[in-house]
Amino acid sequence: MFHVGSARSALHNWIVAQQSGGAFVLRIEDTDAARNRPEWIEGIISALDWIGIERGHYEGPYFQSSDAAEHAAAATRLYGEGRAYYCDCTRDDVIARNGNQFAGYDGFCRDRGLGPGAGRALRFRTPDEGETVVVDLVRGEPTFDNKLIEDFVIVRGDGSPLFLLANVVDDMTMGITHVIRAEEHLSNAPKQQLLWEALGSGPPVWAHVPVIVNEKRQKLSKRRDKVALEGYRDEGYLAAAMRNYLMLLGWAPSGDREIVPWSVIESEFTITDVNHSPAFFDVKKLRAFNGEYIRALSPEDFAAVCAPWLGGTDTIPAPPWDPAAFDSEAFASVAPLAQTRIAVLAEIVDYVDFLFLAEPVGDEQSWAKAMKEGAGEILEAAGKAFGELETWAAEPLKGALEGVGEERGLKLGKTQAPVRVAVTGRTVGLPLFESIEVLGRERTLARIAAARAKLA
RNA sequence: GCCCUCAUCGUCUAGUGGCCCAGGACGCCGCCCUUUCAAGGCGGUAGCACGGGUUCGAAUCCCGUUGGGGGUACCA
Repeated sequence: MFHVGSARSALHNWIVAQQSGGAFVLRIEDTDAARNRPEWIEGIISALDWIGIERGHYEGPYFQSSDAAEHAAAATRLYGEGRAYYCDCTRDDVIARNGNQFAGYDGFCRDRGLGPGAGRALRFRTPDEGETVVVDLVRGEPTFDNKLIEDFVIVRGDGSPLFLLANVVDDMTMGITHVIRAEEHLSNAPKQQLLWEALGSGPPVWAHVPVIVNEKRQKLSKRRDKVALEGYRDEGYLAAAMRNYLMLLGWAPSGDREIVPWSVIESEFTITDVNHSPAFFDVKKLRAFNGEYIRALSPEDFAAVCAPWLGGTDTIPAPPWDPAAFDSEAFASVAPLAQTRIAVLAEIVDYVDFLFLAEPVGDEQSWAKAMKEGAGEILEAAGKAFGELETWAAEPLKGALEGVGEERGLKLGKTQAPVRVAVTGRTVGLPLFESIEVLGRERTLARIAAARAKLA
């Protein structure tokens, strides 16, 4: 899946590519064909589409690392030049030699002169001295003692290449200049840099961005945390809000501002300014951002953006009402009232369902809360007052209910409660009189009558 | 264990030696507005991990401690 962490580095890559006039490629490193799942790749692509990285930047199509010939050629070359050697040790062998502890490969086969053969892995011979300095745009110059870098495997016993090798070979054949990825790869960098050098090329520009963590400050994991971008999309987070929020993890635009147009981010973002420490993915703040983005929408755009939740899609559940009962005009007249009240689009359903459901949702708690003593009498009076109205509109409706209250010395806050629950089924919702206006005389009066009957 | 790395309000951050008894945002709390709930307005809460240096002066530089994260696979 396309994790929020990698979504952020995709964004970073994209921006840096644009700033340096280069291309951005979506690459899926999957050297093991058996694990290759098309739907996984589709998920990544749809997430990138959603988040707004233009299709043209990764079409081509996406590059999947399956170019076994190139990988094998590189491995053969390394072996031929004595930069790699074959090894038939199992992990258990190494552990046994090391006093029942694994502390990296011990170099047992380094000079045994083993040739290729079934079950023999190819190991890269790392330098015995000196150090490898990874020049990194965000982290400075992490330095690794070559003695401590074990002779790592680059080709499995069955002849398939490992990520470390495949990744470097693919980078080289594609002319990759910048490797911007999550910090979890930092310890791979010296190994890969050694490979770049052994294969006769200078290393790329590295940039290891800190990981994103959960509330326990652990790296986001698929099993534990909600991490797939599509999940957020289906809840009704706006791509622009998500993009904006993701970019604020580890970085901030100039001035005391956070919600900024993408153009500002594109021009101000500097990879070298990215923070060095892991950032917590705070859904509460994301929600707040999303609410702001929603409120900034024009009425037309807001209605358009709500559509999937009003009708359902492959991944978004259908609303509880009969599709035939949906009335887009009624929705449009009430939508602006809902716009300031929702933080994620999925919440739109509960605000407008009373308009399309045959009868209001039966929410027991709301009923119990509003239908206290006196409620029946208020409903009766309200039904009567509403029924006598000549023009069915919010203002007169409000006046009518105020009249009901005055007779009993009750404020609107009190009298509206039972009416609201009778009509919408809920104790909270859109402004009552506007809602009633749109619902219409007939249905409103019927619902009030039904509530009275239930009360009696 | 070993290697790498990080450290400003609860959270995301601004801050690159004096402009900082530390600014913004989210959250939380209070008030105003108000037909519910929001939105909006106003105000408040809370932080430079600790200990040593360097300096006239340190959140900013150095060392150490503590704490966190990542890695340590014939995974990617």
